[in-house]
Amino acid sequence: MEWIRSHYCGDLRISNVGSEVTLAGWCQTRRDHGGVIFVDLRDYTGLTQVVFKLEINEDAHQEADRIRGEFVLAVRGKVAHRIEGNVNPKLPTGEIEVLVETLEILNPSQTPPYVLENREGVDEKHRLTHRFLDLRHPTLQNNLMLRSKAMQVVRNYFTQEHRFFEVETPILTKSTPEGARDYLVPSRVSPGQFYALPQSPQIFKQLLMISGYDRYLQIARCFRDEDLRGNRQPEFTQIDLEWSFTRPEEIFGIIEGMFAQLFQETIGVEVETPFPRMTYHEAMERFGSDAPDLRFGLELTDISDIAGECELKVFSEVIAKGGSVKAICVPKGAELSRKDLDNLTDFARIYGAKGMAWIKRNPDSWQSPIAKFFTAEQQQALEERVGLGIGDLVLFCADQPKIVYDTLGNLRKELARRRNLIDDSMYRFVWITDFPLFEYSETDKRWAATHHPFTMPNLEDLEQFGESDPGKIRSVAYDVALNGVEVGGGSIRIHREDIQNRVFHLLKLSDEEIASKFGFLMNALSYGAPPHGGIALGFDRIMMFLLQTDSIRDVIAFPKTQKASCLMTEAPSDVDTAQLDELHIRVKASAQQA
RNA sequence: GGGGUCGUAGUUCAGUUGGUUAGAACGUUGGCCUGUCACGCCAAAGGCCGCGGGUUCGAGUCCCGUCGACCCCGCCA
Repeated sequence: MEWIRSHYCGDLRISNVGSEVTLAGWCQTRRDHGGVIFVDLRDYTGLTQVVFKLEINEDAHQEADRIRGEFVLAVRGKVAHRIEGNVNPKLPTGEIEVLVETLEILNPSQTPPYVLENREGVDEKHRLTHRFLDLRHPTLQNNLMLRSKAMQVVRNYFTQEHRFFEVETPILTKSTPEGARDYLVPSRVSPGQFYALPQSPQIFKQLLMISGYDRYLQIARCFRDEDLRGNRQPEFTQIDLEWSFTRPEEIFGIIEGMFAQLFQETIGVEVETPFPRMTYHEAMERFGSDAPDLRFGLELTDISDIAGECELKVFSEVIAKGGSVKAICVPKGAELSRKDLDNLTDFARIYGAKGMAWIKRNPDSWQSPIAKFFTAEQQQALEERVGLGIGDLVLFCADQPKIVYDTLGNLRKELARRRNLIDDSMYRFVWITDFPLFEYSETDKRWAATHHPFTMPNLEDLEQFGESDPGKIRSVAYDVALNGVEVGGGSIRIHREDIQNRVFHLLKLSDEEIASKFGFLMNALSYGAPPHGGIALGFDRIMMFLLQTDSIRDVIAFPKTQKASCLMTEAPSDVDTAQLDELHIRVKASAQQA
């Protein structure tokens, strides 16, 4: 049979009735009525019902008896109007069908391990093992096609409208200290030495600025060997950007334009620009998070001064130790049961809170285990501070600031979810600015870069606090958050060798380490580096928003499991001893599998 | 590294206080059926109860360990 395809399975309409067509695709279902057999033929564009009738072609009808689910078929026949009463209004092609004159079974198929249409109800490990089958499902096909479209919009926006160059940077590169754990690749020709896969193309894009490329774009694959989450994969994609001679305001404007265009052209959503701006300090104080969700209220209120004077020891002692006490007022929250409150307390404990005090404001009094520790004046002050009205509830967290922010920041989101305060149709972007340059790492007992070590410090802060109080130095770094999720982050970079040196020293890098790890960068900075800065946007997370899914695995063609393995290819896997020998590697006995 | 949910037919699940031959639905296979589109009717096949150990006269069920999937904490500049 000559089977050059004339149409896709989603193409045919009433206007095609009478024409001779050739379709190819997969058998979605077969309905055998003896003298007539119906097959729903599927490709990525849709379904067409094709009909095998004894009186039209006996051979085709007989051959159709062999067809099973997922067989690959080519059919030729005439498009016919379905008779009155047989129209299927659920299908775009439901008014027509193809009366098959010729059938060729191009390839049979094993019985699928599960009914492909039922993917939602099937354990994800089965779908990941047979990812090539799961990818046949319209949901995933739609997701990946929108991803393709989004990539095209992004590329077009930056290269055509804003004079960016797309440059590819190495995948085999150098391990650097700071940041996430690296994926390592052993070198065959340099025994005992390793490449690292890039956590981001950070240094390369800075070098491109130094080389005069002015504006750089890459839709870049990045690799981080850290534990996975619902929105984190070991390899992921960033929209990576860098500008020469720029300031944050210019970057913000161009990025806002990208989001507006992207949301418009993919899902038809109008994004309001410019995005609001908020300092890191304000975000933490008001929302307990550096990626606040602005779709609802429930803001945090500091009551440390009142708590410090009250008789409740868990409050006053925390204050005495330099901690803080903050509260969330939940309008109409007094309706929550004791069980609800216990439940929220358990939730708070996840983030390190030792407990959770609460007050219900009844019409005439406080209902609260802690009421008696507050004087009438303190009660009055507290009500005014948090805006406590009749029927409302206040929840408290008292601890070191980090735990208070973390607990109440997450509690705030949880309360909003439980009380249905979130409008799913809203897209609230926000820029967070003035991040601290350093964070103290309790595990490593030293200061570490909040963003990365090439971030430009606020120079006044650097002079004022410098070595004496590094935690107080702000940086020219910014994140962009959407509905409570960080979707991107960047900074103005250090373009002067002396400042870069000083920051490295604050990070307790020795001169030797600086020379061996970053010698090439320091050298490049000394050859006329322009002021520059940039940002990287999490493309997978943006796709999750466009597709309204909570799983990053829904926006990546071949994702890995939480243990970073691929159930389909069974990577990672053992390799031959010969391969290891070439790489000068011996696996420790303790790592050998039984 | 830690907390949680789960693991029984190909799939999704049920399985009583530990007790004879482990069930259902969907799917699959065979037969019938000329207008279905969740086709229908008849019949059948299909089980290492994740794996290993223990308790017990007896374990899908109880205990210990282990493996795997998912969610979360830590981690992720």
